[in-house]
Amino acid sequence: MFSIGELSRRTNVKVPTIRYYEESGLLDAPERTEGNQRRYDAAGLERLSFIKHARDLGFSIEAIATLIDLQGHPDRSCREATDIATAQLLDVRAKIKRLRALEKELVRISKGCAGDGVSEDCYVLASLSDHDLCEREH
Amino acid sequence: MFSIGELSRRTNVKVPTIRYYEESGLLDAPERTEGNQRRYDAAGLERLSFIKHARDLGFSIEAIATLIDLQGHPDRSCREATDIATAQLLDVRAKIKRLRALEKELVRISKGCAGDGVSEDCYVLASLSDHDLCEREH
DNA sequence: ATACGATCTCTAGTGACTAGAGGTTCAAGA
DNA sequence: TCTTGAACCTCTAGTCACTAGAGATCGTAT
Repeated sequence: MFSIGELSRRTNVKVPTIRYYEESGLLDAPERTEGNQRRYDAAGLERLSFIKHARDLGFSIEAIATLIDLQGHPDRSCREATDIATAQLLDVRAKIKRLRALEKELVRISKGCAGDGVSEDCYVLASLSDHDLCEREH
Repeated sequence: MFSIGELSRRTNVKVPTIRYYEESGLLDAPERTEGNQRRYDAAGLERLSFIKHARDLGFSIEAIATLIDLQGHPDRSCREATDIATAQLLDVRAKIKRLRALEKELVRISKGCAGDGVSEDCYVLASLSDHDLCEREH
């Protein structure tokens, strides 16, 4: 049995975030000491590691709740889990695509100005003012 | 002179968002009709277009405020503007890098499970439980 | 017994909006 | 001129996933 601070150290999840996960229903309320402090066991650690890993991969709290629910029903189909993972993958790919377009545009804009003139002549500011200066959609 | 709805249509920025920008200090408070409704002119349209374009490129409200301030002082150096653009570019690149790592991991995880078994055997769930199954950092 | 870091709950703040309630104004048609 | 109804107004609260701070209590080492 260990404290919330110890759990925090072992998982690299901040203490208030752990409490937040409990409040959100991702973590079961753990046992308490006589003095009302949380005490966790191996199961709590495992669960939080799962959550942390999923969050690191960008899954939403809601998606994680579904995944945890599925874990609790080992006899149910895992279709839902693979669907969630696939949706997450598509989301990540969409974000990458968009960011790449932004990157190109920002490179172009940044290159246009050495930063040594006055702002009146700044290509960065001009580019932002006038979308027509852009080469592609974003 | 046109209404907030007209401005919204011309810029593709939603009406509440325009009011939000005004409240945040990005947009000057426009003239009002006798009945207290906002009326914009060409300058307001131009300003909002600038903001919209910058937001589309991912600049924060705060960064945009600085850029607008620079626009208002055409004699000042544009170093700050190029710095902001460069920082934004680095930020975008960092996000892309991270997302690419996530993408790889998600592909691997998704591939591992056809989604036709029971959740007890699901590789998606197993992968999330056990970080050691991951091939690289993320 | 005391000190002090860790913990507790609760409220409020973040960024960039979005949604809704409840009321007023504008502009077009009868 | 009157009426209708869409558009507008302000204000509050909600979103997501935390983060920060206040003020009080607990646990443990000395």
